[in-house]
Amino acid sequence: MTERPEYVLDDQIGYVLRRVTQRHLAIFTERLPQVTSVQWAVLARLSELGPLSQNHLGRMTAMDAATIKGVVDRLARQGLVETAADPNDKRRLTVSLTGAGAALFAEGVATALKVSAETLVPLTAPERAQLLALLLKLV
Amino acid sequence: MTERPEYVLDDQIGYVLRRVTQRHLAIFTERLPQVTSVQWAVLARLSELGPLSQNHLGRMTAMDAATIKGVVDRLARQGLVETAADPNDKRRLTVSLTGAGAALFAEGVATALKVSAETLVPLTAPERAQLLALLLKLV
DNA sequence: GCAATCTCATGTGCATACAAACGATATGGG
DNA sequence: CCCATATCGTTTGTATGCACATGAGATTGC
Repeated sequence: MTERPEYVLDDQIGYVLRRVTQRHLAIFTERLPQVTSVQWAVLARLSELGPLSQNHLGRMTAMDAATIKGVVDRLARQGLVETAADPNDKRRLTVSLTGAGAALFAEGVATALKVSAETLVPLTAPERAQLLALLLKLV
Repeated sequence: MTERPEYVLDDQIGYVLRRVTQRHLAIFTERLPQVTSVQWAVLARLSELGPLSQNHLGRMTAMDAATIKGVVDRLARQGLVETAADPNDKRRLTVSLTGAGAALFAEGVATALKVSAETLVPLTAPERAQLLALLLKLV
């Protein structure tokens, strides 16, 4: 007498993650329309760590080699990053922030923090901390 | 004396959501390679609600009109759903599960539930419930 | 010192995602 | 009845995101 398993889509973690991400990205796009959230992550990492090889930058921002290439290309087209050959390793392409990229990041930090806050606004402060802690266990 | 705001990318909700989603999708793809997680959501909704117009189906699965069209096209190409003109409203395209689609959903439900469980495996049972509850407040 | 192996960047193909514009069709108000 | 408005499906353009393949270059083991 096996019960047929009930599948409630709205309670599946994957579906919920997708919808929460959609809401977050809508907030991000409205508040920081100059760059995408992925591009912003790249600017943040370069600002934090300085110049990195393209693949390393991808690993530090959770993107595979194909994805980070496109993101860097689009950031370079906007003049926010620049690339240079690595003299020590001819395979490597070093990516660094331009002045414009550094300036955009500096100006945008407060707004980006507001984006995170606005995403979490339905939660109380302890709930926000708890959510972050739980999500970080799932990475 | 304004403190420069500290921006820790790894603690931003958007970045964490993206990484958790990546891990979840990797698990999904490994366990249910026949369809994508988005396609699975469509099968689940059609199984739950029966035939729906394409745009309505999109709204019920959190996809805009352009996105749901592509998903339905690819599911139809695999013979998992079929489309038919609505006699009452010539604008509408009714999407329904085929026998193969219904069968795939029925066979896959247990696996899909395992995907959700495996995604949440680093958490205890109360933590899982709490995470879901918190995320649902953010939709 | 050199061959097997690895890494890096690149390219292609496929699958979401969303904005914007479009033509066809419904519908409601006057 | 007719017009303004809304909805539906479609297309195009841009941006992730991953799998897979490839060629150039680095590294390691023996």
